[in-house]
Amino acid sequence: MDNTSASPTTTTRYSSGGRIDFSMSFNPNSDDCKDQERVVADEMDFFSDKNRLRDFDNKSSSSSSIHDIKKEDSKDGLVPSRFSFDVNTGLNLLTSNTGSEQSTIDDGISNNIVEDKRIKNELAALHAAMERMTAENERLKEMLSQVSNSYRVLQMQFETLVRQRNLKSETDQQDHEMISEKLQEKKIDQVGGGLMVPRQFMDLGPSGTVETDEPSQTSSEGRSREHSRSPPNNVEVGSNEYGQHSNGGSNNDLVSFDQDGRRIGREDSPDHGSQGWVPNKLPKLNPPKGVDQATEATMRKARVSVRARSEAPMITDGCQWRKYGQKMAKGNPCPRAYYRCTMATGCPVRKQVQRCAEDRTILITTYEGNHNHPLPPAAMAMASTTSAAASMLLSGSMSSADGLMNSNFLTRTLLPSSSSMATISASAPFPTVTLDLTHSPNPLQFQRPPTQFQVPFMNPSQSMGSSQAQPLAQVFGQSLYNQSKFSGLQMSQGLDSSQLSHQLPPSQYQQQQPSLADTVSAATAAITADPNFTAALAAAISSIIGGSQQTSNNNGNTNNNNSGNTTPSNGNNSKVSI
DNA sequence: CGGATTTGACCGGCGC
DNA sequence: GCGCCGGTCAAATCCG
Repeated sequence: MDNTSASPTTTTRYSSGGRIDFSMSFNPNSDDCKDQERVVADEMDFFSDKNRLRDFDNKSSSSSSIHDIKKEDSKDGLVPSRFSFDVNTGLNLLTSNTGSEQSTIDDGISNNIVEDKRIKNELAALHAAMERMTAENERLKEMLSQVSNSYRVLQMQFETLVRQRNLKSETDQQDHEMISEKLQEKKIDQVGGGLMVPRQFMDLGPSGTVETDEPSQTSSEGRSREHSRSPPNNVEVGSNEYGQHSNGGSNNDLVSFDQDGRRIGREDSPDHGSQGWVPNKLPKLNPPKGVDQATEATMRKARVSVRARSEAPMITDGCQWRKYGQKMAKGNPCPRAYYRCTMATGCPVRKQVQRCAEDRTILITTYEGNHNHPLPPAAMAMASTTSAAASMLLSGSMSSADGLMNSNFLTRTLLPSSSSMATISASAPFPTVTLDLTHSPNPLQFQRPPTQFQVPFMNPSQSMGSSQAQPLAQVFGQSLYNQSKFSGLQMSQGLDSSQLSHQLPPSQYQQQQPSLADTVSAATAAITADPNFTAALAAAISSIIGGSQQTSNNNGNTNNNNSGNTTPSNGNNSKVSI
């Protein structure tokens, strides 16, 4: 009805904030999309005819031009016959009053009454049709804006990927050549179709690659239902495709790598050379590489730290991890556990899990490296998030002289709509982005437009400013939550973490979450409202959107696992999915 | 029995 | 050079 109120539809459409691009494409003059054109054209023609008729009526009351008008309409070819008929009747009414040909020829009164009724009916029909079309118009607008958003997200990811590749390509080449033969043979055998280009930054750009692989995974959501393991086993998603590789056979294949390859690997084993994970000491082993080397090392050192409330020993992020060490870290009574990704041979990704010293309900998970293999949908959110954050961090560091993150750059790029949703640690030995999921914003609060990034509460123990990372964290947390039994992550402040005991089946504590759907929809709204939303956020959301698009209402990401009972999360995701 | 985890030992970086 | 510390290894152990 917006359009009806403002007859110059172009104006109305341009005025719809944030959807200018979309609106423009709906210009009736555009002939890009036939469907759109048809719908809009109908609407437009209807009005234009009306206007034209009105104008015409004003100009001359003569009825002689009925046929002329009809001719005009047919000449345009835009007006369906039905409308032209309606137009004609309208003229009849007018002209009858003015003593037109027809009125004089016909009986007059009785005929006019019948005619009136008919006209009324037709007007009502026209109104209905109008409203229908307006509604459809709105719907199409929505769809187009969503597509635009998705496109922007993908574009951002792609650009980041290209940038990274350019930076890395040179330094990688030598190492890559050395090991490429061996590695590729191994991978073909071991990964079984999941072969990825070594060193590929799958999380960002490759997310596309991964997603292309996902349909099969997504479609096989059933696999996720098979496993609903207790939280300590965070790996349920891969249980079918990936799990078989990593849990079963492929780990055997890994033996050569794991058992005898580690030390050797430090020099030139496939995993290090090709996957991008290189111990910090490697630069010493290959001194000649100079600046490029430093750059590469910096990239590898980039870390993304995720803080989340969790009673579980480890958050479930959809990947498969194997613990390879545990240490007591200085200044923290809680031990730090070291995990490496076992979803593919030689995947360089590692993570450290440690409880926060101040608040032991907070689990700090630090990711390092990039996966060299396809990820299951359940793992996409976290992987995309961390990789995007790391990418932004690195791209920032690349452009800065000291190799450290320009926090302004990152903050603005990563989180343009909020001053600081993530924390960048300049003092850390490695460039580190901290995503704080520990604050449990009230989703409703989050949803409120004026203060969409309002911080619900402050945790005094977190002084890093990461407490402001709410919305992003919220989104990330949501992604995580939807994708896995992110058992301990409290999405609602009101929930005691003990209620989210990892002992509960995922379904149960998902059901306990009161308004995850609101949270997701709020996040979506935030993104929609701010077209410049960050790469990281976009990555997480896009994975959700992508999944939902593939699986109609259900988010493919949620296929996750555990949740055999993805019911609640599916509902949530369907909201996001648009 | 095989795979995952635990845990003490080892290694290298770094600061003093 | 020494000690501290973070990170990793790998034998021992646990577990399904």
